[in-house]
Amino acid sequence: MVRCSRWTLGGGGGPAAGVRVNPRQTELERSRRRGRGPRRPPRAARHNVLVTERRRTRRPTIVDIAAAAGVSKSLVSLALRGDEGVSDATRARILGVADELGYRSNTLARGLVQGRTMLLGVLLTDLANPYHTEVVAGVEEAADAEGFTALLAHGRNDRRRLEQQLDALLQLSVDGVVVISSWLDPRVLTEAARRAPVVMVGRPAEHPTGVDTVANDDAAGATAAVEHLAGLGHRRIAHIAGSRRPAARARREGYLAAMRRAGLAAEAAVHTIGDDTGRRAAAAAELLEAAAPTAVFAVNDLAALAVLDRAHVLGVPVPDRLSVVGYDNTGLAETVRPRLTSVDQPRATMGRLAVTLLLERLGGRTADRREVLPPTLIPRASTGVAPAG
Amino acid sequence: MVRCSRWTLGGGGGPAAGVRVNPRQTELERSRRRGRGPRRPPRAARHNVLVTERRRTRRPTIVDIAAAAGVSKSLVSLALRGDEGVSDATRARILGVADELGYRSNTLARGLVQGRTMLLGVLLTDLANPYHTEVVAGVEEAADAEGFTALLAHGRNDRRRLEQQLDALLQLSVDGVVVISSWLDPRVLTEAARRAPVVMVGRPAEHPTGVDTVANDDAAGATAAVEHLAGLGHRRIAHIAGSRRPAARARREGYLAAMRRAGLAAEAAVHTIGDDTGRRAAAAAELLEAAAPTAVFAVNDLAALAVLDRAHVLGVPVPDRLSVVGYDNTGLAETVRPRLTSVDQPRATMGRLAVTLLLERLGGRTADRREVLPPTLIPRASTGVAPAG
DNA sequence: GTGAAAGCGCTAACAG
DNA sequence: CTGTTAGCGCTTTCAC
Repeated sequence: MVRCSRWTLGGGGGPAAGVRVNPRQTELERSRRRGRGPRRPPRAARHNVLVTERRRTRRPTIVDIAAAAGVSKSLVSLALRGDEGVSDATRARILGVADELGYRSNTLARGLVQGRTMLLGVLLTDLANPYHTEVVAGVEEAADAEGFTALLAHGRNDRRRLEQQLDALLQLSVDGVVVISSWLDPRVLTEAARRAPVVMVGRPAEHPTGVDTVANDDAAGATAAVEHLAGLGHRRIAHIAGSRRPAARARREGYLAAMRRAGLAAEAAVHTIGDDTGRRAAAAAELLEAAAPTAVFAVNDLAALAVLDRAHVLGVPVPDRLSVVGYDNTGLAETVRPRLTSVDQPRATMGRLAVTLLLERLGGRTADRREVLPPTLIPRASTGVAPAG
Repeated sequence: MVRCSRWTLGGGGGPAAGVRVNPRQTELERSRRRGRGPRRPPRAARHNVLVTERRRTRRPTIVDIAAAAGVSKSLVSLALRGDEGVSDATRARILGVADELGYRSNTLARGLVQGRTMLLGVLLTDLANPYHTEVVAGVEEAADAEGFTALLAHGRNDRRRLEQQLDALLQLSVDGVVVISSWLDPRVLTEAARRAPVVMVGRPAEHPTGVDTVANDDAAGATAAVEHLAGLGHRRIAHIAGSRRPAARARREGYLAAMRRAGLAAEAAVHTIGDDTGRRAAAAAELLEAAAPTAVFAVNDLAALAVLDRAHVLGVPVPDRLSVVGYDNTGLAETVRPRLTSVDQPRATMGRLAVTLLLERLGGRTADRREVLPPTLIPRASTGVAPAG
């Protein structure tokens, strides 16, 4: 879309309230439109002018190809999409001209008429979170394989923005949306699902109807962590819990249940932690000093890192006197010293599965599906046998 | 786009070669279209049917609103966009109906007719690279402020995919593209810039004509690192260089020049490093063992991390016997122990500047601009005074 | 085999 | 102040 010859900045008036419309649709905006109206000169004339232009050329359309190849635009369309009923000679000519003119189809026009865009929207809370980006990798892989293009929209840790971006994707007529976030209100998701299939990757507080979900089994992950540590002889296994978000909650419950099953209910100790670095460090310090555990199961790798860091400061050797298990198995786990034992979620698989579910919806499925995938504990250097004491 | 009632998976025949077309446009595909043709029933009839549908409703259009409000669709359009010349009563009624029906404008249709989409494409090489994502944050912030929506496309460290995604964005008629990558061929960028304004963030090997660029001053950053270390009394300052990519090259040259200027030309030692973790570790080991430097300036934080890690293994205390400086000031720098001294690029500013340049292009500027922003060294715990020996 | 025509949902000139 | 109309670029019957 490059036909505007001028474009001014600034401005931005208030559109009608209540209904979402393009926020910059002001008078200023409208006045800067390319100058065409119903009474414009016939295409041939326009074309001649534009052909002379140098940079920022008007994109050639099938009409241009048709003219150059001396056929109708319908035939161009048919030839371009490989329809059988076009003679080889004509097809070759059309394709040649198209290539020469550097023709690219217009997704807007095609989408408008076809009623589908072959676009998949991926909405994510936090680009900086490697967990999210690895799910994205799975989504992209599967989307590619199915001929879809994945377009990412970023919520920047802001629920409102997340909703806006979701809306933008839907207005763009994407054929489906993968939401990698558990921040959105279930009702918002349900509403979105009435416009296009929506799959949520993550653990929702409350299952949104009409929306499929893909999650990992947090309780199983917590159990694996506790059993790993108990198997190494640890008894005072503390837990650093996250906020009240569903996944964190499930890990906490899983931890408590596993401790009970291991006969260690009396040793269970939970310390809650904030989302920011400072609170994380404080919680780590508190936990190490107060509970004096020999092992810690942290709600995620960042929390585990805070523990490692604190242990480093306090001169507590890991894993000799303290074992630490994280969750998510992010790249961090393989970067820090000592390498962090962590519970791995099959992120790429989750991403791929999300696309599969989307395609099933497009295929007509109406029943909701909630997939739960098993996590795997990856043992590394941060866990060892419990100290003799 | 949810009007297809059925959607089958699999398939994927070969489209006409040479011209990029929707890769899944096969017979199978076409047969699954919603059943409408030129001879379909008038809208009113259709509407009645669809209103009865429960889930996955047809998106209401301005025609639906017009019908419900008893006005023409143009009036709806005007009212929705806050045009002056609509009576308050009518406007209120239209807005009310729109709200009730859950109307959202169709970006495809609007973009097609307006010749612009208010969409900005952001193309990036690597989602997992925090440097990239922080530039994205700047882009998004500025895009937001100007009323644009930023849509991300991910090249996944693959030049071909990067080109495909760029193409997809252009076919979508985005109003501009920010390319956060130095992987693309200059000719590809120049070609893209003929369709929509393109700004590249990063240091290109060769400046693509018609494309604006935003980069940091790598030589200045390298100089800052060397001067910081020399100021701490270091003389044997080695450099871990990256691949032959332009930014890495500029840092290397900057390092050599700065060493010369500091009278340390004889002490300069460059070790080249690969992009993968293994090669990185090997280079770090080689460097520490062979050159026995008291300080290392690494091409980026990941390389610096490899050095820290190696030093840890070899029992070399940092910063007591070895100082380490990274580049990029990623989150890692604040996570590792000891905290890493690093050269910071003003990433958010670069992202915002990229959007500004884009808007200038849309405003009619035709001359290329190459912006170079100064980096800043952030001293942390990984650098200290040179050991006495 | 090929062309003509209708229309996706929307905007914007112009006529009333 | 409101309705009519033409058309963005493309796909898809249907008729020749």
